[in-house]
Amino acid sequence: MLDPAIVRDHLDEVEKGLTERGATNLKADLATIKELDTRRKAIIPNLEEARRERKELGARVALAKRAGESADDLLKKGRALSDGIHEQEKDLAAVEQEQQKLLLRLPNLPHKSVPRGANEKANQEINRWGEVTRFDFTPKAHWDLGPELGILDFERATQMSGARFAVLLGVGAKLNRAIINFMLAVHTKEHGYIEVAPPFLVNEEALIGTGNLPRFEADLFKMAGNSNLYLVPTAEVPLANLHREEILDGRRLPLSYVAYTPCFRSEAGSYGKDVRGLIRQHQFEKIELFKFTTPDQSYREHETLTRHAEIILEKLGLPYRRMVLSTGDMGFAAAKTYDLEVWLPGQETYREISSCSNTEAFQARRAGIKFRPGGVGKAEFAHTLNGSGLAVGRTLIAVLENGQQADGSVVVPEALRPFMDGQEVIEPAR
RNA sequence: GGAGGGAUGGCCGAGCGGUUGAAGGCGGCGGUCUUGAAAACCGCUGUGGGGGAAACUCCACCCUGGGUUCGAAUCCCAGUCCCUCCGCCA
Repeated sequence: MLDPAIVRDHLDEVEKGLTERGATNLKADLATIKELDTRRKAIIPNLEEARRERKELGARVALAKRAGESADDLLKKGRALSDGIHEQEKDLAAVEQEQQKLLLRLPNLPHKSVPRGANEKANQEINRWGEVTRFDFTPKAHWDLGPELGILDFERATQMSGARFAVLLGVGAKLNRAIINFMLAVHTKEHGYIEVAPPFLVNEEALIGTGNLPRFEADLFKMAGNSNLYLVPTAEVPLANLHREEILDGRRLPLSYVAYTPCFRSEAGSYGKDVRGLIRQHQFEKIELFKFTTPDQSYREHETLTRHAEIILEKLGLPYRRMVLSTGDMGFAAAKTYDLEVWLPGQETYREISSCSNTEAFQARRAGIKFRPGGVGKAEFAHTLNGSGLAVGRTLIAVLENGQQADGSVVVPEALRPFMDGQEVIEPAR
């Protein structure tokens, strides 16, 4: 959520920033937010004065009663005061609620270093790592390779769950687990993250905190019945809410967390995009990195966190490039986002495998996450960062496609072998 | 699922409907004492918002939301969460 004071005092800049990221029909909403702020500011002094009077009057009533005197006209005056107070409280609540409603639907402002542009075409490549994998045979896509190896099955998943689900079998399931364990090991032991095993169901408030609600309900799976629980679309949600409504000790920041969770997305690819294979599923798994930090170090931490995700790709020997997303391609909560794209030989293209964002105080303001600099003094909103480190299914795809050999077997990256009981090659099922 | 009990400041814990933003204790911070520390003693010590250069001052907040009342931490209603017992259960 944006600071209402920024909207009030820098309306034009806010409008410009939000327009650059593709928001439309802003003018009216922004003007309303500002107007509501003015109304709020007009109500508050009157309300507080009335409350002060009532308090004083109450003390006089108490004195009169103690002295055994009649307080009838005091009571009458008090009744009138209270009526006015109730009315003003109602007005104020309505104004604040309306303002909140509008503010919750506005995306974050882009950081000044973010390239301006309408869509993904304006994204810029920052750097590349590794040589694009070349073969002296025609490499297969994982949707052929996996089933041929007998480790990946789409048809059986369709039987029980429908489109956009997959089953991993045998060595495939084991490889999946190895990838998870490898990533968690690197992030906890080498990068200093605290491992978290969070709930996979979260309530509405948690999703408002991260920015998934109220605008993106259609992307989520909601539980049936009268519960207000949703399946997590990413571990970012439970991790961000780990310190909801808390004031953190500034001396202990940054706090770095890593979680492995399944992720559930309802509208994943309703555009007929990536209908084949494991790329876009209703259910997938992800290792998520999350940091709570201070404003002055959040961009440094953004680089660090992105680097931590890159290191996973490098250890696996997977060629990738880092992109900085343009204003038009960023997610709702992000002020700046790096995408890591891994090379997929079967598709002759780089595909997103990680997305690392600084949301600045956007989520912190929604979720009430503050910190006290130096452990004392006035609390201010923290900055939160999130990034995939990495998406498990896409990593599995990348390992299969990049490690494939002419006979259909796949070489297991060295870094994964300790997690695969030493297995070096995945052989086709016979 | 059934039956009870509870929710107060960083923590524990009091609180006849009327100077109670809230006793007391612990913890924390500062000081006295000490070569240093401990102990003892003294003082300070919640959050958010408004006004003020500042001293300071005003308002709100005792789980949440409603209600009663001139006035609610205290009374009423609803909800959430926690605890105990019973049942069920990986």
